[in-house]
Amino acid sequence: MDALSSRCTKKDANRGTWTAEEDRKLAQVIEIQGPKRWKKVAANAGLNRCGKSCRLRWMNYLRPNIKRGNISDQEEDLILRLHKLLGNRWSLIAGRLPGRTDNEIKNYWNSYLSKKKKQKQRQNRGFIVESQPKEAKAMELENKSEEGASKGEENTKASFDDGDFFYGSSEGALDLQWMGKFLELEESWFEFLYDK
DNA sequence: AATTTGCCCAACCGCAGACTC
DNA sequence: GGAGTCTGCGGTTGGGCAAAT
Repeated sequence: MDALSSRCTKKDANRGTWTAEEDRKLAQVIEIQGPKRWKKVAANAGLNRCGKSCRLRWMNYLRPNIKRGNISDQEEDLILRLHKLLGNRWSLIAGRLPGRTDNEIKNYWNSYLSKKKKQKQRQNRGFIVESQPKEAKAMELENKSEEGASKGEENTKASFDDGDFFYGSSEGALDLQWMGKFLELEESWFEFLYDK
């Protein structure tokens, strides 16, 4: 495939933050021709933007029913659980949170994670000094497994297929009780996730 | 008051798969 | 069937702002 095909090749195309006027023009054209053929949308709106940029603006900002503002506790809980199950598959997670965009959830997760990491590092520093080496090692392992799930693990698609959820449990397959609970839940979760 | 630091979030980039001709 | 184009996704970047120094 042509490596440039997805890049915005328009030499003098506008970049950066969208103006209210650009938003208005874009919304007008989409109202007429719908949210597709983004190159055409950009051209018809008379916007000096590439189609990709128009699509992103629509999906993350102009689309109807976009919910803005703070993530509620309930939503946060759902994000955590879905992320544990799915890894960094933001669009899938967003699909289960009405009005939220993948970009928003990704951003939220990244800031949430950085906070959490710092917290853990601080905890670890204190903990490692005081604790037995064995306990410190266990803590280190736990951090590593969490990094795997959060970092996008090189191949994000594999994270779910390979059973990231399982890796998340430091006790692994031996924890039969836990596994039983998981299996009980798994079916209903998958119905919940994929039954759109 | 000025500067630095850290955080948030909108937007961009590159890739892969789907679609069209 | 294959080349070119479009779309959608996840990762990353950078500007703006507020808090800290």
